[in-house]
Amino acid sequence: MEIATLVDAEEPRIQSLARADAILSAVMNNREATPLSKLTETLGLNKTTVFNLAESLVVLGFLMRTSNPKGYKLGLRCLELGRHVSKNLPILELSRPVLRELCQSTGETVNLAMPYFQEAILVEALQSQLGVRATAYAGARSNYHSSACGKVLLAFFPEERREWVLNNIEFTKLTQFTITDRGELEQQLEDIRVKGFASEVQENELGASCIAAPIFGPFDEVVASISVAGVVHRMSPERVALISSELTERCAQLSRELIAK
Amino acid sequence: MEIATLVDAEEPRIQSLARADAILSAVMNNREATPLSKLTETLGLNKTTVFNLAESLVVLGFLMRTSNPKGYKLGLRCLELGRHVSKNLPILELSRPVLRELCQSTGETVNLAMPYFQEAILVEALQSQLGVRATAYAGARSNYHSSACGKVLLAFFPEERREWVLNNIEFTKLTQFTITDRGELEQQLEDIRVKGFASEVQENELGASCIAAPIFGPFDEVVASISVAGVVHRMSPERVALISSELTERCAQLSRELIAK
DNA sequence: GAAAGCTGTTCTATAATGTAAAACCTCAGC
DNA sequence: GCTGAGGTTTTACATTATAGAACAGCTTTC
Repeated sequence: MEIATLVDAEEPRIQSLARADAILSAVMNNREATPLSKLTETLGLNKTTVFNLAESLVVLGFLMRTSNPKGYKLGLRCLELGRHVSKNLPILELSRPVLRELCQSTGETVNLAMPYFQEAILVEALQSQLGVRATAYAGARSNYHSSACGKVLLAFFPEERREWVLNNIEFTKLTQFTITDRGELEQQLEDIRVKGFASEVQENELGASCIAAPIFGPFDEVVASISVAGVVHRMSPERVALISSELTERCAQLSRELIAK
Repeated sequence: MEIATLVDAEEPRIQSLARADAILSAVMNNREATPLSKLTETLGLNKTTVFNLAESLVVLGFLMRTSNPKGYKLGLRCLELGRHVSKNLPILELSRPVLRELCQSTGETVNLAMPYFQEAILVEALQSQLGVRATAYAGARSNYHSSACGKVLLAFFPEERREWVLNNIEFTKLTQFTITDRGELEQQLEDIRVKGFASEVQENELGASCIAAPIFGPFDEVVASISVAGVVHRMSPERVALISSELTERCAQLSRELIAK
């Protein structure tokens, strides 16, 4: 997977912000600390330009400088802002207890996803082994065409938005089961709208199977989806039926609470 | 508390980034969605300028637009970046299990703090009631002069940095017990260096008492501190002695692991 | 052990970018 | 249907970000 070059709807009006954001992405996509040279290379900009931007980001706390492998890392300001978001998202706050219960009752991994440009983002991810705990997936992005939580969101988007996503989707083949045909996907979306939930078997990751249901906001728009993911052989049709009914139930309840709020 | 006007060491080289950051701070400091008018007011800039910056931040995902009370909120990009930081901070990853154990063994609130400009930031915060769970404090900032975790960090900073912080400290009086005199604070810091840990009784919050120990990095610099905070009447001298010895022990062990890594 | 090369940093001139004023639009309140 | 407050677009200008060149510090190479 390459550096995420988001083909955004609009270009940001302020160039420097777009560039600063690109720097943050580049730093994020590097496991090791990112040296200036690598940054200039990936951004394709002048050394000085990148240097000025990066140093500003350091002063503001979005980046930190590391000395051992000399370079930049994400800074604590990102943490501060991120924590603030997770504390102030009503959906997250509301659904957290539900996620925990689902995680305990099913014993599987439970995710909360929200729409985010041309992907979904896993806003929260809980795993049940050794008590309920957060997994590495939290904060990660998830495809609209291959993941159950992505597909539900897409299915219930208003026409226009769905069209836009479908037009821009890349249909990356993650496993041999990944849907790579737009027609097939659209058919599935129709099916999802009828059933009220989405499922997926090894389309996103080999060995994993996933069920997801939508959560609606005050204007009847999908605002999030919850998914339960498990090892494929544990997901018998009966169990899928069981989980999906609990899941849709819970999500419907959350939708009601969201609207009330 | 006013909008955090960080008196930074250096000004960022890129004006728009500083301004964008100020917008994020302003949005963060508002409980409700922040309308453009309020942003222009707090930043003291032209409407258009703020508008262009804010809209760029929306396109990039740092802000979201809300419709009901019309305005801006922090966006999911912050979450994405924040999650990435918490996954890739070696100290955090290393100390997470220790924090959990401390939380269970003491039954009190446990925090991990890191230096962050002229304050410390609570990178992780666990609370023990009803099982170990994250508290609202995570991501919050903590004063160098009033909190135990802040004071340990300050005490073990290299001379120069400590001087700098002390010169810029504001000595906000949070309770009647808060230290507001530089000389007194410096004396305490000396004491902390001798004992190897810091404690604080109702200096930061009425009714709360706190003990904190430092964690050192590969170059013998303080990189973080762990604190145990509890209701003041539960913190007898004997218990403080007990907790502080466990705490310093654990922190020393973490320092060793950090150096080895 | 000197020279070459690589990365990061400072300086400076230029023009492109971000800026703010004014005009314009949209909607709520009266 | 008018008035006014917020929000948005347009436009002209000058400040600001930009990139080139020159410099510094460090490692590599012969």
